[in-house]
Formats: sequence, structure tokens, C-alpha cells
Amino acid sequence: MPGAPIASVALPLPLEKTLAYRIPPQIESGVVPGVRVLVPLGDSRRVGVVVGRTEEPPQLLKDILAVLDDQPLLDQPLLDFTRWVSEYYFAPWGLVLQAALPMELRIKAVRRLRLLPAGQEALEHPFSDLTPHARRILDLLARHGELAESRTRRQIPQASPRLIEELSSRGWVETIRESHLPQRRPRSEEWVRAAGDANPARPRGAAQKRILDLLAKAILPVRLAELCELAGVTPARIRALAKGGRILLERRDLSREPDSLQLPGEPSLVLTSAQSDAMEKILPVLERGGFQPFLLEGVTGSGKTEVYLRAAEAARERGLQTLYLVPEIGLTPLLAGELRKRFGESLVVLHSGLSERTRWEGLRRIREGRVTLVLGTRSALFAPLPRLGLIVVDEEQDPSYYQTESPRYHARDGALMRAKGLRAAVILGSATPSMEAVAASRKGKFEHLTLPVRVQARDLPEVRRVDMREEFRSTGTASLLSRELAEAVASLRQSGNQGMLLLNRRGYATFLICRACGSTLTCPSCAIALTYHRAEERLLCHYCNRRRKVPSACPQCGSQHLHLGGSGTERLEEVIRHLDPDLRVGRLDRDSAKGAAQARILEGFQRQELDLLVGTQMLAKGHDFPGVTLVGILFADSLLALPEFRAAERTYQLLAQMAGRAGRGMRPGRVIVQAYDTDHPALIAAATHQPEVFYEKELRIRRLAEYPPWVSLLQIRVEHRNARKGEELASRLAKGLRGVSEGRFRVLGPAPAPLSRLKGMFRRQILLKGPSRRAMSEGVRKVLGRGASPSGRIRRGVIVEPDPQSLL
DNA sequence: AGCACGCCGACT
DNA sequence: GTCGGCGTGCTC
Repeated sequence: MPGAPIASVALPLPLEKTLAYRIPPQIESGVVPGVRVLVPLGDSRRVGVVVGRTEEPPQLLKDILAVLDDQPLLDQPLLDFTRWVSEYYFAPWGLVLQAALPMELRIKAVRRLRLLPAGQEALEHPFSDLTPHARRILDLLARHGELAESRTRRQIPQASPRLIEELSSRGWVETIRESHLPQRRPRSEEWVRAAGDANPARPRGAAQKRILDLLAKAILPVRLAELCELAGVTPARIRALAKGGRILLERRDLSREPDSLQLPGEPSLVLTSAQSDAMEKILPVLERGGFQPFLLEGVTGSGKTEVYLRAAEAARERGLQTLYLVPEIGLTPLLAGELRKRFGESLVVLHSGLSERTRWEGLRRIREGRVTLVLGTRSALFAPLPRLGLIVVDEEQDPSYYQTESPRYHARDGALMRAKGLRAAVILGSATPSMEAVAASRKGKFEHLTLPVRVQARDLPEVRRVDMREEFRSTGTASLLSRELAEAVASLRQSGNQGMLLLNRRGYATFLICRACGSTLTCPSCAIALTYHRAEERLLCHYCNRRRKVPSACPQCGSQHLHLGGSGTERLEEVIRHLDPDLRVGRLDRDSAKGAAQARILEGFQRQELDLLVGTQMLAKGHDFPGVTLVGILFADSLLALPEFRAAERTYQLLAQMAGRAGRGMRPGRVIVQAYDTDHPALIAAATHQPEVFYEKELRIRRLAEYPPWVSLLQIRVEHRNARKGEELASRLAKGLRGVSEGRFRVLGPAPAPLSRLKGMFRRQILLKGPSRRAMSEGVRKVLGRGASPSGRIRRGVIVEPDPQSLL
């Protein structure tokens, strides 16, 4: 059959290549790039995305079974962008597409089991040689007739694939394969609005208050799902409120969604002169179009958000859409409210916490083209906006823009690339920019915009460094809190001020050591000390989450003299309670702030029901707390001990952010930084509010040590259950890479990773360093890619990370 | 990813 | 002697 058209289809599997399928004539017109198709693969069916057409047929091809969309889900530029991400980050194209269209590529392959007559007989026959497990399975199937394999396994855990295979080969049961495509054609959705009640009833409970507050802030009606999301409540809660008549629920027919209303915004704020200057740089770029990145540097409270919003409004006036990326959406309910006010229904919020349905709905609205602004986290980078003219990346230095699991990508770098392809503008905003952004603006690649002062000219807090070596020498004790910090905490209550203490380790004690033999309790599957959590009374591994009881004697030598060493937030909380039993203390870390608890703690603090909040770096993010006048940072230099080239940068950023939390109200703030290495540039710069001092020094260090932004890095990590085999593989790869490097890059290692074993896997790493990213990628492709493994299969246990964010 | 195939160690 | 681990190849 010559001349039959052939489509290239990317499947959400770890495949290096796309697969080719014949296009049956009946569906030919529908098979265009960007639509999903159902295709046969092996003996199952999969959903893939058509990425193009090919000519030469390899040989026997299968037919596309069905086209699943009337319209492409991705236009050509977006498709091109996903291909770039796939190539740059060594991630299978299909997996990148799946990240761009979450869930929609998944097809449920279900295996059902059915009892055959022979099986029925075997069951009834008294002398059949049925094992007890087999009998239970057949019995179950006899009762149900037919059952999904997963349900069978849930009821009878022994129903292994092997056993089922055996039952099937004996002709007792039959396995039937089915493929379910998720059906989703939502016809309507529910919206919530505040009842225009003259005398609104008082809210009962925190949840109700949150809901009503959010509604009041939003002014316009809000999607039910979105409100649930923002308030952290279930729809049932909101429905209950609606029953009471305090809010109104309305169902909207989606096929007739009204054009977005544009309400007059608030009387426009007067911009500071720095904000106006920034706008004057940005507006002409939006006017004439073309790729142009800006680095908008401004401390917390300097008004970056207003610049983003004005730029987005300007883009809207020119018929362009804006993508607004934030590190975490949970921290920005106020932002969402503000955007809703100014963009009304032309705003879509996208993030990974949304239900599948809500997200699908958001994507559908985006594709329809009436959306002018998308607010979202990392994965919103792939929002299918057809007229994207501006991308905002707020807090561009935030590590959560990097996705640590396949497909690995950096949303900030991706944003720059996507904008380049579309000839759009990018605003990267930060109070504490990444070294990369600073270097790029020095080189003139980014236009540097600065918002130097806080709005309303509030003073920066005084930052005091306390040398804990000195403290130990003078007091003779190793206390968690220096005298100065302890006093400051103790005086909080009478002054009516609030404080925050940052200690970047959760749990009670960071290790359990045997006084007799000196061994520390480590996780059996990770090369890491177990942390003692007092609330749970368990030892916890912070990497694999394994937990175990606290042994009463040392497993090594049997001694009972076990000592809890190192302090985490749990112990800090205890120390404070001891210091001042009347102080109202809250704790914010991953243990205390699971789910809705986080909002509750933050709210309690905001309402001044707590005097002091202790916690991990979760404290550094989040809302404004005007009552905070004291910020304490314990072990401020602890990150610096890590073998990480970004340690100083992260330390500086954390300290500067924390310092920004103090004194945001009218009262002056005070920051106490406790450390051993108080003279480190990161600490000095943060203490003296002189970012340029830090950046200058750090840039110099990075140049000497040959680290980004001066050179590019590419990390290859080999993970293997067997240490020896992992090492062999890593050595082979390193050798291969040296063979192809031709002096264009250096190959360091293989060496054991600093975290040498995690979840039972031994980890080794190879680091490539060089001026050209492309040269390194080519080298890797030569050694790992199609040439090395003709199958196009991606090697298991070999993780390629371009521009690694962390070398642990 | 899931699945089949083929190769070596520790059990009936 | 086989069961079953693991490494490798393949899916259009």
C-alpha cells in the first residue's frame, strides 16, 4: 500500500523516539499535529500526541485507531517548545507532552478476569489439585462472575500475575484487556458569589470565615472548585453556606459563557518613580514585540507585583496574553484575588493541586482564547496560550521552578526559551536574584530594572550577627539560643510584638548516637542519620520516609547509653516553652503543617493569636505579617557546610528573605543571625543589606572554582542497587564521555554522590563542565543515546541533569 | 512503562 | 533438576 500517510506519534513512555503509525483514510483529515490519538502498542492501546507526519515507512506499521480531539491541544509553536524541552533536558517528548497536558494522555488499561467453565468445574470437583490461593481466587470470581484484576488483588493479595497466568494457562480463567479513556465533557460548572446581604451573619468557624473573606475580596463570582482550592475546604462546606443563604451558588452553562467583563479596577495607585521607570522600559518592548528579558530586582514590599500587573494589562490592551508563574500557589491567595479583581473571568489559575477536572476545564478555557492571564506554578509553563506576549516569573531564583523528577526541566529557563521562540517579553522578578540572572543582566542579556526602596519608605531592619563560638566561650554551655536572642524572645510578650525563629531542620534531634561505641543510627536504605521525632516517638528518615521505633539499646554494641544530638524545630519549640511558658508558640514545618493545618497556623499567627512562630524555611515564604518585629535565624551557616556550589547563594537568599520578614508594619524590625562562621560574605551581605557585595564576591568565587554562571554543568547520576555494578557502569560512561569530549568539556568523576545511598540505591555521579552546553549534550547523546543503545531505550538508573540545581 | 527473553545462583 | 532474580531489548 504505497503512499499511505504516516504520522509520528509521541507516547508518554520513556522512549527516545516517536513511533510511526499509518493513518486510515477515514480519519486522515483529523490527524493533525497536536491532537491526541489512540494507537495500538504491543497488545495494549495508548494515547499519544501526533507531532508530525513522516515519509519513509520503516516497514509494517499499525493503524491509528482513533482521533481523540477535534482541535489540536497544542499549536505548532507550543509543540516545538515541548520538543526543545525534551531535547535540552534529555526527557522523552511524550513525557514532556504529558506534563503539558496533565492526565489527558493517560489511558487506563484494565485487565479483567473471568471464570471459565473449566474453572467452575475445578472449583466444584472435590479432588481437584487447587492450591488454597487458587481456590480463593476462583471462588471470588465465581461470586462476581467477572472482576478487574486490581480488585481481585485487593481482595486476595496473593493473586500474583504469576498465579493468574497459571490459572489462565490451565484454562480456568480468562484475562480480558480493556482500555478506558477518561470521559470528560463537562457541560456546566458551579460558581459562587457573596450574597448581597446588608447585614451579613457572623461567620462560624475559621473555614467559613476564610470562604467569606475570599469571596469578599474577589468581588466577582468565583468558580466553586477554585474557591475550595483557595480556602482549603470541601465543596460540601460551601454548599452548606449556600443553604444558609449567605452565599449564592449558580450553575453556568459552559457553552454559553459570557464574554469576560471588564470591571473598572480600583482607583489606580500612584506608582513610585522606580516603578514608573520600570514601566517605561517594559512598555515599548510590549509595543513593538520581540524577545526581551527583564530582571526586575526589588526587595519584598517594593512593589514588583504592581509592575507585573501593569505590564499584563498593557499586554492585554495590545491583544496579547500573559503567563504569570509563581513558585507556589498556596502562598498567594491574595494575589489570585487581586488578579481576579483586575482580570475577571479572563483569568485562569493552573497548578498541580487542582483536580483533574478543574485543570482540564482551565485548559479548555485557555484554548478557547478568551483568557488573557494565566496564573500558575511550574507546569503552567506549558499553558496553551496562542497569543502569548509576556511571561512573568516571580521569585525567579526559587528552587521549586526546577522539577526534580522526569521530565526534569527548569521553568524559568523554559520560560526564557518559550518567549524567545514567540518573540515575547519576559520579566524575571526577585528580591534575591539567582547568580545566573545577575550575570545575565551584567552581560546585558537581560535588562536590569531595580525597585530600590520599600513602598512607603519603610526602614530595613537592623540585622545582628551572633558568633556562637564566642557565645559558647563566654557561657560555657552550648545553648540553642544565644543570650541576645533569648532575651529578645522573652521580651516579645510584654511588648506585644511577634517573632519568628528559623531553624532549618525538622524533628526533635537530628541524630541518635551511642555513647559507648560512637555509632549513629542510620537508615538501612539510605546513607543518612535518622532524625528523632518526639511527637511520633519515632526515628524518621528524611529521605525515604522510613520510620522505626527508638531502640532501647545500641544495635551495634548493646549499650543503653544512647544520646539524642542535634536540634530540630521540635526541640526548639520545647526550649522556648521552657524559657517562657506563657509565650504562645506555634510551629511551622512539614510535620506540623500538613494540608489545611498550614493555613490554620499562618492564620493564627496573622491574627496575633501566637506570639512566636518557629519553623523551617517554610517561614521564609508566605504572607505578610505586620506584627513581626523579631526574626531569629539559628545555625544560619549550616547550609554552607554542604558540598554544593549553590550553598552560599541559597544561604544569602534565605537570610535576605527572612530579614525581609521583620518590621514590615510600622514598628522597626530586628533580625538576629546566629552562626559559627559569622564572617562569611553571605551573612555579612544579608546583614548589611548589600546584595551587590555578595554577588560580587560570589561571582568571583564561582569563576575561580569554575561553576555557573561562568561555565555550564551537566550531571550524570548512576543509581544502582548493587554498589559494584553501579560503579562499573559509571566508570564505563565516564570513560566513554572522555573519549568523545575532544577537549570541549571536562569530565569529573565518577565519584560517590554526597548522598551516596538513597532508598536502597547506591549513587555515583559524573560531572561535565565546559563553556558549551551544546558540546556536552552532544557528548552525552553519543555515549548514551541512540548510537549506544540501538533500541532507543533510555537507560535505567542513569539520570542526566543539564544545569543541575543541586549536586547532592 | 510494561513485557518477553535469556542467563546464572539457591532451593524443592 | 527448576524457580526467580536481573539485565537487555522492544514496542511503530
